[in-house]
Amino acid sequence: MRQHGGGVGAGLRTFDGSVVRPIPTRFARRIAALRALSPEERHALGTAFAPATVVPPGTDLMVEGDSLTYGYIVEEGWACGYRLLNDGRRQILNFVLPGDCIGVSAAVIRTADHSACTLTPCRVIPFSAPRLAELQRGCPQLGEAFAWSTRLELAMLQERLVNLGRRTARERVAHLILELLHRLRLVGLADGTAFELPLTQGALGDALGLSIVHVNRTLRRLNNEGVIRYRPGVVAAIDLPALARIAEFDEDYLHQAGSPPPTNGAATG
Amino acid sequence: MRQHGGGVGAGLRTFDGSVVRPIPTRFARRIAALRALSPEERHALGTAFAPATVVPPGTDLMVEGDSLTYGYIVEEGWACGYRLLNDGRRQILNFVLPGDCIGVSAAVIRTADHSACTLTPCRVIPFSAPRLAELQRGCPQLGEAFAWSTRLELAMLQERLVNLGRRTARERVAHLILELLHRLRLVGLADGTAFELPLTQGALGDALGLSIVHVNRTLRRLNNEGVIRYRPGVVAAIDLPALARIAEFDEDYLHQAGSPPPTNGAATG
DNA sequence: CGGCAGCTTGATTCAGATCAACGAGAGTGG
DNA sequence: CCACTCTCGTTGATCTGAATCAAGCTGCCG
Repeated sequence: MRQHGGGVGAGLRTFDGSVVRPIPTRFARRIAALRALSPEERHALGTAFAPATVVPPGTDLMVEGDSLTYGYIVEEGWACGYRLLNDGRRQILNFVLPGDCIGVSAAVIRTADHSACTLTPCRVIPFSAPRLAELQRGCPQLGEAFAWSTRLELAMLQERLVNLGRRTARERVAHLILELLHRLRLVGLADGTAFELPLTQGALGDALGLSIVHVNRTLRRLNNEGVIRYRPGVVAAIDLPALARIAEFDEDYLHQAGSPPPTNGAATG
Repeated sequence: MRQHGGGVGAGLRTFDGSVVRPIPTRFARRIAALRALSPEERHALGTAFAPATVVPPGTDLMVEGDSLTYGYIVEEGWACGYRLLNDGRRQILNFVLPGDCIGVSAAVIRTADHSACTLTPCRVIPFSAPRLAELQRGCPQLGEAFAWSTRLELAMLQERLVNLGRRTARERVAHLILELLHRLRLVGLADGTAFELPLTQGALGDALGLSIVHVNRTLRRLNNEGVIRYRPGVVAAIDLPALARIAEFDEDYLHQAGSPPPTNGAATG
């Protein structure tokens, strides 16, 4: 881990494979929502995790090119995946919200194809990538759950590609706000239409392919139009239908494109 | 299937599950390169395919929102995945080259989250999505191969996101040319630095998030600079190092980020 | 032959970048 | 306690990469 800003480096403990830990809650809920796991499977899954740690903002959890031996579940806080160009231009690829993972791909590929860093203080749970890969091999349910979640990631990336390729700044901003609102709702971090947005305008710009200045003006404009209420740190989607219209937002892609695939059971607590 | 341009609609035959067909060659080679399959697995895989068909350019093989019951392997010709906005703006998400698939996600999700259409006449091999999903369940090797190829797709999408978000027109065009060159090489459709590019400038624009006019001018500029030689239908990467420098192109992401994951064997013919 | 799709080029416009400056708050050190 | 610095947000002025508008060209197909 490497830190960008100031802050104390919180050294992560390594795994102790012999210890079985309970499956992290948010993450468990997500997996369970996809596939019912047997008690043995849950137990096996538990062996892949290390104890949770808190890391300060601006910490790189994964660096492009590094070999991938472990990943993280983010239980609390925001992080993001990004790529850097030689001259410093940055593209944020995805925002990692509580319950999301960093480095799941480690189960499949050997080297990180992008970096990831925390944007706020984060409580993360490191997991062993080889262990997880092994588990997937032994437990088809788990493998399917991961295939599913990878597919979801793909759907989000596609949506973002459309955003950057063919939408105006105003549309992009509206779309991002709706994406975040819906994703936060799914994990119970937004109830109404307002939510905490712990992102600098610089980060927003790097996600949306816009300059800081233009992000600022676009937010202001949406503010003035009365469709959102933005203050640094907080947004509210005042006029949800208007926002959805502007962004042509269809939340289906976040709900995993229809019903879950055929399986044997429902979610477990 | 729905066609955009003129042309004769080639009705696809439906599957006859009882017939075992040989695994399509390009596709087989790709899968084999990832995982060694046993004879039984190859046999099982063969039952998922329908006979090859040729479809004219401009044919929709998949439409956003449609339920996904089958997908296609493209054995010959170019196709693309795309999304359309209400006002007609189009974003091409990916180019589908010989050996690539359309609708693999059908094994995981129920409804297409994007459309796909042929750009040239294509020889395609329809496959049954449920059948393939079933096979994956029974054959972990196959499941892993697909997980792997999904990951590859994800890596390409990420690269494109960086392209659209943070690169200039010139850089984008250079990058696309290199991506296509390398991908075509991998399937033996480009040897030196030149290759057939059966894409209209409109299609290029829709992939790169640029207008037709600007694509034209950018190609011309790269031409004049002597880094490429472009004629409608054909490109040559004259100055490969210069192109790579312009695009900050790193071919690793296409070679599947390092060595293949641990497995039991090498490729089979 | 006409019509169409794609390519090309010039002229003009505009969305968004860049440059520049300032203010507010947070942390740091004396 | 204050001065200093840093990051972030905000706003104005200016510039520019790329879009749009417009027109003519080519080759192909019916």
